[in-house]
Amino acid sequence: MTDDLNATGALALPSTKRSVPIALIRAREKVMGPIREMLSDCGITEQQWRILRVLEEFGPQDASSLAERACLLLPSQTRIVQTLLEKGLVTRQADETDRRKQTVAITEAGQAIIHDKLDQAQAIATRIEEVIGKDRLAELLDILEDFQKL
Amino acid sequence: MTDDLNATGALALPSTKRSVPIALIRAREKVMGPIREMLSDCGITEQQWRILRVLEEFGPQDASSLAERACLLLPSQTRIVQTLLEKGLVTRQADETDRRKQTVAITEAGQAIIHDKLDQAQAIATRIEEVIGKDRLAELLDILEDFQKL
DNA sequence: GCACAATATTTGCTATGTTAAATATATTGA
DNA sequence: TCAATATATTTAACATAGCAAATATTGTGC
Repeated sequence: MTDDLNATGALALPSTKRSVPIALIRAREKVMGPIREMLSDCGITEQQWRILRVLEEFGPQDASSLAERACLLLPSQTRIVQTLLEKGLVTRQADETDRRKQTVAITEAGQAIIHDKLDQAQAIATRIEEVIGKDRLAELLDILEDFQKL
Repeated sequence: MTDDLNATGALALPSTKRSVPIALIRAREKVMGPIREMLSDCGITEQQWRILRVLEEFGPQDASSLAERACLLLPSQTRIVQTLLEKGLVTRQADETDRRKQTVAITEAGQAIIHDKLDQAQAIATRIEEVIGKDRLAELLDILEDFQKL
């Protein structure tokens, strides 16, 4: 008798209060608050920041790898990269070997933004670790990784 | 010496592989896959489904309560409710006491959709529980709740 | 009872999410 | 080699996210 039943005794879905998708959105919303605030004054969005971060960490790479790492769908990324190009924060050029591929790279201006925000970003990460706890945070990331098995 | 350092010895951000925001998106993406598939054949979106679920669970309510529970921003919700109105899945009327408030309620057609999908939705929830584990899932929800303290 | 601040919701605008279709280049096999 | 297929990316179209401003209604103090 562990099934969830509603008032009429019919099988019922878990309460939205304990819904996994909603819980994930809610948590994300809270996490992103300070990050958006940090980024607002340099005029780049959360997704643009992710792209710059990934390019800085893994170096120049093709669009598919970038999208996978930055967790973006390719159509979204295409547009985001276009605006980053206009801002002069990344470059893009066709791969010499396989001209279907587009290699994206961060520019010095792009790196400058990351470095400017380094302290603030670090402070946000530290704050999360303080509130959630280092161990529980590690555990969270482990559990979240398991969702890839779905 | 627990600080993250990069190759040059400078203070560095955590790898995007262990980034909390990205991990949350990635997990959510996986969870939503089957749910979107379930909803695609009845032509309603994930957000529309959330609104119907909350209305079914908590009954008629004003826009602010609904947005809080369905985890939507009011401007987004306004538009989603409009399309739900057009589909005849919800009703909306001004509160008698306070005419600034709009009371939203689910219709029988809206309830029918939920009931039609009940088994599938239950199966998805069960699958998640199997893959993640009941205890770890409960723990995940507890940790995610703590993010509200941020 | 009225100007004024506060609350609830909606609108407008730009950016992204999501799916399907289009485009361009590579690869394969007859 | 060439047509058929597969792969990489972009476009197109519609829905939602997020922020700021506008609207409508209510509450408050004078």
